Amino acid sequence: MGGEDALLPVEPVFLKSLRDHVYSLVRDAIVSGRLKGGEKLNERQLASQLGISTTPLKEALRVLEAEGLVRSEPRRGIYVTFNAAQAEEMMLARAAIESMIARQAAKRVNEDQIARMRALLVEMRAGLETVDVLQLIALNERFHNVIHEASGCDYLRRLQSGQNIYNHTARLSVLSEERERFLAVEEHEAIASAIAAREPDLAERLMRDHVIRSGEKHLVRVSQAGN
Amino acid sequence: MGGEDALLPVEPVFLKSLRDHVYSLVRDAIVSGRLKGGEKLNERQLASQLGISTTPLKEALRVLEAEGLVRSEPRRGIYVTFNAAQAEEMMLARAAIESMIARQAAKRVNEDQIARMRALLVEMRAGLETVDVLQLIALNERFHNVIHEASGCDYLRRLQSGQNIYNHTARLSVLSEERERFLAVEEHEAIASAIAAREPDLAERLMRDHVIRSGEKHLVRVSQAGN
DNA sequence: ACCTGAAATCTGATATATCAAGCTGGAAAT
DNA sequence: ATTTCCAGCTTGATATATCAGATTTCAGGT
Repeated sequence: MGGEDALLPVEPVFLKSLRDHVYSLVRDAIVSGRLKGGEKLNERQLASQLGISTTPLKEALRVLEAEGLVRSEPRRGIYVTFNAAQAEEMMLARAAIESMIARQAAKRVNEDQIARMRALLVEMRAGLETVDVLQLIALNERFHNVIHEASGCDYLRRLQSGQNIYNHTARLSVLSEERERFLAVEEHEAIASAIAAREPDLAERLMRDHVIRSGEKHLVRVSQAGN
Repeated sequence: MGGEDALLPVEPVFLKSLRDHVYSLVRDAIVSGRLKGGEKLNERQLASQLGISTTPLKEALRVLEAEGLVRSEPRRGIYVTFNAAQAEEMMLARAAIESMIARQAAKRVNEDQIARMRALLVEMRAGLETVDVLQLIALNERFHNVIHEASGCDYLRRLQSGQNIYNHTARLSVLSEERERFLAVEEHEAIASAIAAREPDLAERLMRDHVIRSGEKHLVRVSQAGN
């Protein structure tokens, strides 16, 4: 590739384009705190460290700027703009969007989707006892996916996914608490009931409260970890 | 600049970077309907039409992709993904985020900000009678800005601004209706009262309903215009 | 006519070169 | 010693060249 040695954690696997690879890499470095807020990024240096040219890096940085994780001052430089306050706001954004999705889902859900939500809730209840956290995470995701599908809101879904800042490890850490697992299932059951009853206002409120409550849990976790 | 003639509507003014200029240009072309949904974009052709190289264009397209206005299929091409359904979802996104901002504002607003909201409302009432639509638009923006400031949510504010698809002309068109002007002021007064009373739930609901109602108005306008 | 596949071509992805704005350090003036 | 200012350097912005995947075209076979 370039003239320099690639310093990537792993050799740049060509699973996807370089720019997407780099985007994920830098984004994760920012939200996980390895790149601190306020830090300046040098395009050439970073590119050569990654063993790539500046072109795909610039594109990745543009996307991160659009997401509000870095800020570019023309002819000056690129600075990481991410801190605890923004992490909290991203959680609030997720709550706002996810609850709007739940609202739409309550208007448009069909019987098949209701059945699938209920089936997933039964599995979650079972998962509570076997304490299979990995399975619970997967079930949670599938549950939210059914709601997303019911809402028919592709754009909101996409916008929502951009507000995620917690990786698998963080999720695992939070759901390792007995009480959190229990609460999550309870809240999911209430949300499913509201959607099944076609009550948009209730579904929206329950979803918002759920995302904010569990989000706060994540926030204190990572601030405690301090990485 | 490039070897070709610049085909930009106006010669590329260097008010800001080319990529920002091009970004605005292409974004406006998409949301205004000059670039139809599904249409394929050829990077080189578009770049030469604009009289620029592909580098800043690629960056602009990356941002548009992050916003969900175009979709890039690796090694295949870039396609415009925007239609009436997405326009409606962007309006819903704006409602979701703006109402979350109003919620936060109701928690954090101070007396000075309340006073400024009320002063603006008085001006709006006056503007109703003089039918100065331009001034009303400006006042509306300032009113929302006070709420944004009261919320203290910079990230949400930024995210919100990304959901705007209506230009000045569209706003002017909607507020040219007598009834719409009246409704808007009424709703703004209710929202201000809820925030001043520190009632987050009420403020959120009123703001959501306001954005959705006036948003639907915009949507039918542009679909009627069909440009 | 229809299928097959390899060459030609198109085009996005990546790399490299060039341009110009902003920073820095030190020399010169006060 | 302090300030000013210009030269050189740094670095983001832009342009251009190269690479490689995907599509198209068309010759050759059935």
